[in-house]
Amino acid sequence: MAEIAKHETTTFREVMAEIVQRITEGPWGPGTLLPGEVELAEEFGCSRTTMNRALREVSELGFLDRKRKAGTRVRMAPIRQARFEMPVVRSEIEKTGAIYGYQLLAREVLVAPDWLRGRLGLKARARVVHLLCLHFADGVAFQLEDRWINAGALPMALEQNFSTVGPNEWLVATVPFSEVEISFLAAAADAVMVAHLDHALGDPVFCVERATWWQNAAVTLVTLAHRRGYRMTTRY
Amino acid sequence: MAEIAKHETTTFREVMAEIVQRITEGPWGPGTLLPGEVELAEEFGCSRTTMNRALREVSELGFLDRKRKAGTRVRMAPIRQARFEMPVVRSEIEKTGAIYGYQLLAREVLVAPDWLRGRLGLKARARVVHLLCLHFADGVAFQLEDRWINAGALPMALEQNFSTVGPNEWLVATVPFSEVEISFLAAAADAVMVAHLDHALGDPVFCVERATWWQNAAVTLVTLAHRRGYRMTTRY
DNA sequence: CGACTCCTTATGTGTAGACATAATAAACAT
DNA sequence: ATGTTTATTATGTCTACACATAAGGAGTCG
Repeated sequence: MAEIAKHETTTFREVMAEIVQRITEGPWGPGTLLPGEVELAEEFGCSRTTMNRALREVSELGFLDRKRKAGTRVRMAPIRQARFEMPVVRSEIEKTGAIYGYQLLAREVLVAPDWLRGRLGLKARARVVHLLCLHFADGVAFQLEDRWINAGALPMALEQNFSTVGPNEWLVATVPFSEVEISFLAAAADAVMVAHLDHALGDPVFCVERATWWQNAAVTLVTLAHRRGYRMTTRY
Repeated sequence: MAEIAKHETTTFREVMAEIVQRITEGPWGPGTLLPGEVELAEEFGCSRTTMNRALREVSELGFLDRKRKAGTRVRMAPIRQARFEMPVVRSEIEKTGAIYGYQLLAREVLVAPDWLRGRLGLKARARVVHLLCLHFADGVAFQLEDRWINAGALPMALEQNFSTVGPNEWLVATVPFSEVEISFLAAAADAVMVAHLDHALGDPVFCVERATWWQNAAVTLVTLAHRRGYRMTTRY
């Protein structure tokens, strides 16, 4: 036989759903001041604790603006937020069912060029490891990784040859990080990208740039250039 | 006189900070299985409720993987997540201290072209409003907005002329949404972009594309092309 | 050996109650 | 009128406790 009622208590998820619905389709238009938590809890038949959690999470979704004493108000324009989870490339590729491949194209140790020193805040004559790697999905070039590692902060990097394990995977397993800066940008394909990805010179390339610090010392800067037509998409 | 101790109870934020520290700099390396909530709560001198919240939030930061019965484990590679908050353009521009400007370039009502029908799931001969607008920061073109509005779902759009208020602001104030898809991509500058933004033909342009549905009906599709050199950046 | 059941366990979530804190509003003093 | 204190109030968070639920693991049966 079919059972419907799984429980009698009102869960915070149900409350959330109802609140979101009232905001997006119902009586709580932009700017509305909601009743207090106590009153709402009473109406929904749940405890204030539960109502508090529901409101907090809806607020984190970007719909509500909450202030002590002032109360809970529906945002005039909901904050559109795009949240991208960026696992290591290997996982990203394997998740699509494709076979992951990796190739080290170049490796050199040198004194950090000026632009890099400025970008990461390195001191003069800082030594860095520069790597160029390619990640494949089912044998097709998927992502070109241009990475700089601060050898001063991470001397171990000098001993790694990165011929079989990508620097990304090595880094996440080796060093923690305390601060990260991620940028998305459109760049023009340069000679290196043309050589390894399916691009013509000057083609628009979707790039992700990520800089990482640990305890105020720069660890690494990486630019990930993607294959032709790549989009970063999120849906909710 | 200076007071230090504000409270005696351990707050979930303090617990969070300590947990993150133990993960990033301390004994809890990648893969570590943490003690259970009860045990941790005892160690930290807080209730399990508080410990639960702390662990839940650290988990949302991408450091922990929690499963019933299996326990809480430190992720092998912390999930790098980029979270972008995208307010309406006006706010984005005004937040930088610049003066916002708006101009409607073109407005037409037509039957949805095939690619759009496919993209949004419109039915045959659906009528749409097509708009082309420009957003300025201190008089300089900042963003080119290419928007399509499904007139079937939103007949009011036919009456709006959008000469002074941008469709974005009008939409967020008028219709709710239930589903959103956001993509970031790199496109080649076309003639329209060249005419209005500081681009040469074929230049890489950073674009944001956003499609919105409400109750399973497509509402709008917009492509936002940004000025030369634009980057979307987040830091944490 | 494999498939099934049942028990155990760690997290997930709900409740009631209390105190903390921020921010507004009212009362007060200058 | 203006600046300052004080009260009020809605949200923020902690506690102790209880039950729900998912999933690993042991035991059982063919």
